[in-house]
Amino acid sequence: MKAGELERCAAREIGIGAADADRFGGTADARLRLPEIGAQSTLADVLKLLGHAPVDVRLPERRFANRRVHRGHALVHANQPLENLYVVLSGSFKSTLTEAEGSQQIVAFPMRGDLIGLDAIQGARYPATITALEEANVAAIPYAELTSLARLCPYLERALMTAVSAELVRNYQVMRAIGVLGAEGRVVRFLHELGARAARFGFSARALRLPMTRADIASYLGMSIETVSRAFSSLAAQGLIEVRRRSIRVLDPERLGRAEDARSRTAPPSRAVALSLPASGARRPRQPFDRAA
Amino acid sequence: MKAGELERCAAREIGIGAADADRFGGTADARLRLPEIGAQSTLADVLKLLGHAPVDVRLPERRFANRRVHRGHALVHANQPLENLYVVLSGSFKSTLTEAEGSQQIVAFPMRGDLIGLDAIQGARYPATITALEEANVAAIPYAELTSLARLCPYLERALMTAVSAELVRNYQVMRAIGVLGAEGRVVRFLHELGARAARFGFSARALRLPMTRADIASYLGMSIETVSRAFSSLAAQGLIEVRRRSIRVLDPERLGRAEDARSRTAPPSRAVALSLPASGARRPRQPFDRAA
DNA sequence: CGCACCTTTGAGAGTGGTCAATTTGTGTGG
DNA sequence: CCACACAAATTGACCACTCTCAAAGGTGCG
Repeated sequence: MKAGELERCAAREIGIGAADADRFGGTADARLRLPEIGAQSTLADVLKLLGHAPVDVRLPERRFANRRVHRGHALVHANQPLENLYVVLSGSFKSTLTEAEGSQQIVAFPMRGDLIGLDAIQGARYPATITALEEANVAAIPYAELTSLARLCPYLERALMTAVSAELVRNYQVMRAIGVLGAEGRVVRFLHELGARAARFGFSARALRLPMTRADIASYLGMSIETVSRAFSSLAAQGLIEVRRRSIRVLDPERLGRAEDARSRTAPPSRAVALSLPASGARRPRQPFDRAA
Repeated sequence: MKAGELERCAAREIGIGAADADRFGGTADARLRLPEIGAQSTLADVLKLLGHAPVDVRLPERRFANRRVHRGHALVHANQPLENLYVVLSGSFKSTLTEAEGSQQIVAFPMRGDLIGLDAIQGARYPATITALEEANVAAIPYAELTSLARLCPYLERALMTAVSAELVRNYQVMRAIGVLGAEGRVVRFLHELGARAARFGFSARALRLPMTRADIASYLGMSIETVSRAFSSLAAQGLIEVRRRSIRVLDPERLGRAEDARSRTAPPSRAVALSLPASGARRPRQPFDRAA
């Protein structure tokens, strides 16, 4: 592949339907085809985006205002009072946590189908600044109406809880990544996460477009820009991926997945031994076996 | 203070009201005094624990079964289907995430007033194993009845959302800690977290009892046991804390707080410069200033 | 077309991990 | 009741991964 080709291709991939079918997976089935982005979104649109099957039942005809956010602009600022929850219709964001002393950390990359603002419910203020990484569109759900909406439409309530729950689990994964994995492992896991999210909307998990800079990735994964770059280079040298700036092509998903836990901080001597043991805490005779009931 | 005294004192601190007033803060006011632990908990008990003011309005007379969990026993196992959410009445737990390859990571320490099982809603299975670190009691809220309960009592719904939101924010803090802070900073932040949680129920944030082992802390903070121990020793040598096995006494909260960001991985040359700048992303002429509206 | 920013790559230094030994406290059994 | 055994915790020495510093391509936008 010639230099720049993959790059240009990915850059084209801002629109939804214009993707090269070969590269970005087959076109999504009807369930995944999302509505046009206009001035408003219906309740059905929102539910569809959140991943809850657009049941055929009659939904209340509530409409939500859409809002466009330009690259580099903030959707919400940290410490700003909670007004709306937002559902990402298109584009992607970064969620930056800024500590009093100035240290910053990116804690999430909200993308299409993600809910923004759940972390603001406690405290009634957005804890993080949410900035658009590219042109993006969101639907605004007024928080004040949330409870009445949930009462009106049980699906919405369920969708909300599921979204938070999913976010919790995703954060666990990140914590694990940063906690126990080495540099390459973290990057691999990051790619895996991106792939999974792309696949959710019918895109290929093997041709990834990174809307964020290396600095953003570094912050998210708790490492330095240089180390992120080196990890990419190393994985590419192993023939696992192909890196073209903001576009990653996964060449060998199989081996890539195994590469994730390969290097835990400093290479573990032989994982086999550890695996043969009852995995910590279960082999103490003093404490009876765990039993749930 | 003689050796062992602080230790014994803390060990005594399993019961709720028996705390030495001088050491563990004044007795809590009525709002924080929690009900006895019997066979069942009322809705009011649960709401109180979750931190929502026990409004005087008449609450539905729903009662929840309590369950006792012995030290080392699991409340729920990973991958087990979601049945109940649990509110911790007393004691503390560790939430362990186990990956397919055997690597483990502790992602949370549910304690009194915390909600367990929110992460299981998505997927309908508990993603982590929850083990009691000491004798503990929980109230079980059947998940199947959750929506009907929420409809019955709006306060519960609000409490649930707040609880998840708080957990999200707490996880952000942990991610930041593991991501940008050095070993000592992580431990300091951990102590700060424990202190804040103790203070929530009227206990002193300066005399901390650690229900978890060093290994648990290490896993939670993404470091090795030895480094945790070294961090404690170092902080003690600086006169910031006093360490007596599972009991920590904070001697200088002021300086301790400042010690948190002191060492970011490798000491930052001079944070002042970074602070004077508009904090990343705002100083590129190409992109207009962020404005929320 | 040139200035920024992003990205990559190299060299040296430091934090923190691994291995290992010692101390201390807890629980069990003599 | 005391001794033994085991787990938890502490401390030291060595080394590797990753951070910092530094500089050179590469892109895209003004």
